[in-house]
Amino acid sequence: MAESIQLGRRGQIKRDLVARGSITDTSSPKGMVLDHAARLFREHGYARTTVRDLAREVGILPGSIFHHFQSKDEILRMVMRDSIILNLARVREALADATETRARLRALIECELWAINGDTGEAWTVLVREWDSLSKAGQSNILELRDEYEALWLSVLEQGHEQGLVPSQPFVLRRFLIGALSWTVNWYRPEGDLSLDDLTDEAMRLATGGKTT
Amino acid sequence: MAESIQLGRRGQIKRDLVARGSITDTSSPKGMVLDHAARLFREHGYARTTVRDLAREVGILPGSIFHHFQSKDEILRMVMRDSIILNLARVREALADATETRARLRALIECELWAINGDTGEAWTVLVREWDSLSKAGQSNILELRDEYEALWLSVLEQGHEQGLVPSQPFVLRRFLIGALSWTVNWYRPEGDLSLDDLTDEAMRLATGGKTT
Amino acid sequence: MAESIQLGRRGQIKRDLVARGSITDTSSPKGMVLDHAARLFREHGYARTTVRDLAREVGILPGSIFHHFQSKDEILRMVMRDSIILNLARVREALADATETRARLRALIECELWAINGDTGEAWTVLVREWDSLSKAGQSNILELRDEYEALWLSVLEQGHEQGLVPSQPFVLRRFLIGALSWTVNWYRPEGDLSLDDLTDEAMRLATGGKTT
Amino acid sequence: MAESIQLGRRGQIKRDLVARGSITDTSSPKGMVLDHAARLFREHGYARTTVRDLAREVGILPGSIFHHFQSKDEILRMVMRDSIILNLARVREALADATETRARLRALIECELWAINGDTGEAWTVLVREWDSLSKAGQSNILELRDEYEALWLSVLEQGHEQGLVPSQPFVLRRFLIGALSWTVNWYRPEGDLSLDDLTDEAMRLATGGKTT
DNA sequence: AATGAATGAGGGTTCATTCAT
DNA sequence: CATGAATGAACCCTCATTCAT
Repeated sequence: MAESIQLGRRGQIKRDLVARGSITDTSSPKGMVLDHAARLFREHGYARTTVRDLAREVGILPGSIFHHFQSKDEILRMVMRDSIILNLARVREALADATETRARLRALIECELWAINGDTGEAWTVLVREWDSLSKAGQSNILELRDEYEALWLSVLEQGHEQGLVPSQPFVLRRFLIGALSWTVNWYRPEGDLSLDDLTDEAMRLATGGKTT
Repeated sequence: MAESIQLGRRGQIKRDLVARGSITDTSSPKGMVLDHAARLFREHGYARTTVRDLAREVGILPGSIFHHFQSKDEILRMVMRDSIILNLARVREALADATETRARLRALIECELWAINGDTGEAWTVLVREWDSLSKAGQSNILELRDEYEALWLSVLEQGHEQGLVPSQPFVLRRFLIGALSWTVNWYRPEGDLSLDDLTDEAMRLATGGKTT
Repeated sequence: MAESIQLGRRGQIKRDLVARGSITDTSSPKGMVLDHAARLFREHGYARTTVRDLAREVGILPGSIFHHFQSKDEILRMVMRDSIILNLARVREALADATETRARLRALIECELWAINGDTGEAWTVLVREWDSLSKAGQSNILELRDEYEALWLSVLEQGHEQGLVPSQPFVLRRFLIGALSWTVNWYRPEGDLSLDDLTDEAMRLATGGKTT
Repeated sequence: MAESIQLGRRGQIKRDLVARGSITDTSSPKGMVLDHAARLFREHGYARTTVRDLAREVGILPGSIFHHFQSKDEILRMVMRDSIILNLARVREALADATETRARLRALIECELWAINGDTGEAWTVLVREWDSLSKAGQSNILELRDEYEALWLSVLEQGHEQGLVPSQPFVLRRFLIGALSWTVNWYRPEGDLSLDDLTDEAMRLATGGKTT
């Protein structure tokens, strides 16, 4: 399909986004901690993941964590921040290649599904599920980036609504989609029958009400 | 509307379900604990809610909690169990009144939205969000009830799919809906512009792809 | 000497001041902790005294300390508060018996020396030395009591200054005396040649410039 | 006044005492560390001052501190040692100019008050307050210098006692004075109404009992 | 049934110190 | 000499749970 964006390219972007000490820079100690933290937070939740667990996983001592981060909360914040920055970059690139509303919507869904179910350094789930675990100070820090990301979604959904592509109210639909897509982490397995591309098709059907044009 | 189910009746059902010591029996100490636990778990999460917090809320001492429950985990399990039993009863009654597939689907959505956003003793959110917090032993205990409930959903969705009412694959759609509906707890406010009935309409549109017949 | 106040009576007062859970109520767990804390803080300083040390001394586990106190800081605050309350009571009783300015001044000195060098539960030294260790919140809490106590001193010193008994300026003299008396904890040993009564005489000579009338 | 010693000269002495790496040699890294350490120890106490704090203040990294000092304890010891050496030198010079007992006593008091309340590199307060923080090994190291300094005091006080200038017992008086003078750091402010010279007068009155001859 | 003191394992975090670079 | 990552022991404190009363 012409409008489809190859999943491979989603992954490739990362290499251009390797900032020193970011979650994708697994050569630096900081990046290592973030990478493991994202996985542990996703698997066991923030509260049940101890700093000791995290240190053991990284292969350092608990105290050494605090050489790189001031607190456990800061780790959560940085996991979230890096996750959203990474996804924003992917979304922007994908939207740059897509002009039709339908293609733009698909790009957004695809990127979000990749961010949720991708194989490495993907911490979107943490961003969604552990929001309440983040301190008030940390939340305001991340909120700007979230707003930026949500604005992209809303503009595409509103365009789609006007064009008759999307039957639901954009505001409500986006919220339904946040829940529907983020929940996939709990049941979707990339190694199963359903490919990520198939899953994106299904989500498109949900958003468009089965419209093919 | 014939297919519509009065929200008032949703609430009324509860009185018939008051089992001694269940979450809806706020006259017994056990029920009080469960009722407050459900609220606290929903608001702050299971891990961040301490037995001390719970006891203070109920108005007893922490030690006394353990006269009624063997462990904090058991409280979570009972909150979940009561929640699902309560909702199962509601769903069964609602389905008994509805014969058309469309009405049956609406009943399911409405009950689940009520379970999530209802005003008292509604612990569905806990059931969904804190599943991983539950011990393995506790999970298997609840799983039978969940399977029973999910079977109801799947049978209605499959019927709808065959009749052309529901475009998506039932299996995937149900999972999308679990996420979409449970996420409403994070943004939907019953006191706002959107009534629970409106919200149900929107969710129906999502499930049926905007089909009116 | 008629004006002299028997040291024995200083000690006796305590029995009347045994408030539940205060530093002098060594039958209650709270009082036990305060009693040992006062000694440890005096001997090793607040910062170098660990909660573990304190618990071991009392004979309970570290965690149990926090069943009675919210924080280490609160322990310090209560040690200071009880110490000042105890000494205030002693001073008031002693002043009630003394009418002459000279006798009143001697009573103040004697009480403070006893508070500093007494045998049990005397935490005056902690109050003086660890003031900076106390949190800002804790300080304001104690300050009222300190002001009350210092007002007593100042009124007696001013009276003495007007009567020609005390050559120094009351304001400065009181500060010199705070330092001079509190420092005795570092060198004075009651079991040595100098009795507490003798020490009081010497301090009186310091304050009055050796005047005998 | 002939017996008076100009405060200006107190400060001037320092320049002659700048030994390489001593507390007064602020050009060397070692001296810088000692200078900042003295201030921090005085302001926040030894235990609450971290090596990190100290390094940040000096403008180097924590690890670099240990190129100049073997341990935090050694820093404390050197601060104390330099402080006492500096004051010993001042006292010796001042005593060389004073022959009368009264003038000699005033010189001792003035030097000690300057050491306590002076503006830079004055660590006398640390010497007095943090004695217990010093390791046993460190204490014995400093003790010789202290003894030397105390011997000067005692000889002057004994002379004064024999001559009727000082009413109190020299041994006890010196201890009262240590406390009274060192405590000034907690209340005396050079920028206030009371000059250091006035304060010295008041302390003289305390020591001599208000005798003018 | 309820109390409240105690438990003990474990929580996040600090900090003096070391050492390869 | 300086760096900065790492150490590891110890810190204060939390919390689910127990149990004599």
